[in-house]
Amino acid sequence: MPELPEVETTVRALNRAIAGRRIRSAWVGWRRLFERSPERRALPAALVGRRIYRVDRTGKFVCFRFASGATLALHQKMSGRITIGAPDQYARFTLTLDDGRQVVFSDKRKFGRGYFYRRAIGEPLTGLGPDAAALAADPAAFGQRLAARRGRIKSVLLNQAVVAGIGNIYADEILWRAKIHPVRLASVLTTVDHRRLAAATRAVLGQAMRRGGTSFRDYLDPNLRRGTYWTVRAVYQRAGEPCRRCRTSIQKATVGGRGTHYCPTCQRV
DNA sequence: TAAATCCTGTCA
DNA sequence: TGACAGGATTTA
Repeated sequence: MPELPEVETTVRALNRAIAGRRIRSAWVGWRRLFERSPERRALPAALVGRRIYRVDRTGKFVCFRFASGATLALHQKMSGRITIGAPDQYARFTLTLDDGRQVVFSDKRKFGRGYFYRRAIGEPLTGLGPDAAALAADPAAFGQRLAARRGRIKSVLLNQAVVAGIGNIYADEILWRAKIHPVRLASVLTTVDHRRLAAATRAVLGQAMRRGGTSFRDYLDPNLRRGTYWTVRAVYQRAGEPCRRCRTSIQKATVGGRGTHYCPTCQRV
């Protein structure tokens, strides 16, 4: 569900709300949440008593940082939600803090996963490429990473090992803004395309972060607030509606197994 | 590189 | 009832 702007919104709010708090107790309501985690047999007890000194983000992972390099990383996948307040019917994991508040990981579809690292970070976090927001500041470096990949540009943008943070909504939005067709091969993009793609990535992710992300289904921030990028989106879930540049009807197709929205006039293969 | 898989809910 | 959903890995 959440992509970079939603996860960034989430960690900023969490950090403001709970940095410095100590974990009084922890509850795992669905064992498979941590099935691929190091130290899974020690959980959730290994979390109790630790002080959260910071909450930040690696790609789409929400990371709670503790002393001595310990980290709890949560990935919300499609329907995960991290809130501060009372558990709902989809609560899979909770942290009760020393001030009595609860951090609740809810996940309707049970795709979400958690990882606890006692010291150094390992997989899957170490397999991520550079963060999209940072990489887009350097169009040449961005272009170089994309050019090294076979496959369609949309699929390459979604590959977290290439660049971390972009998901299905923002891939479509970025490609529309850059005027690049989603099925174009990443390897044939020109220097001009790379510049456009980098600029589009900065613009789209920046605007989405300022708007607190996109809420069209499940996403809410930790304080249960919705993101408003939805109202300014150009293509995602706008099939049949007019392109904001040329009024051509937005098309929907499947690319790499994902619903893909684009303008057939503005975006050429 | 496509399809199946992990899950559950919602909407047409 | 079937299609589809802000993800990502595994299998063919």
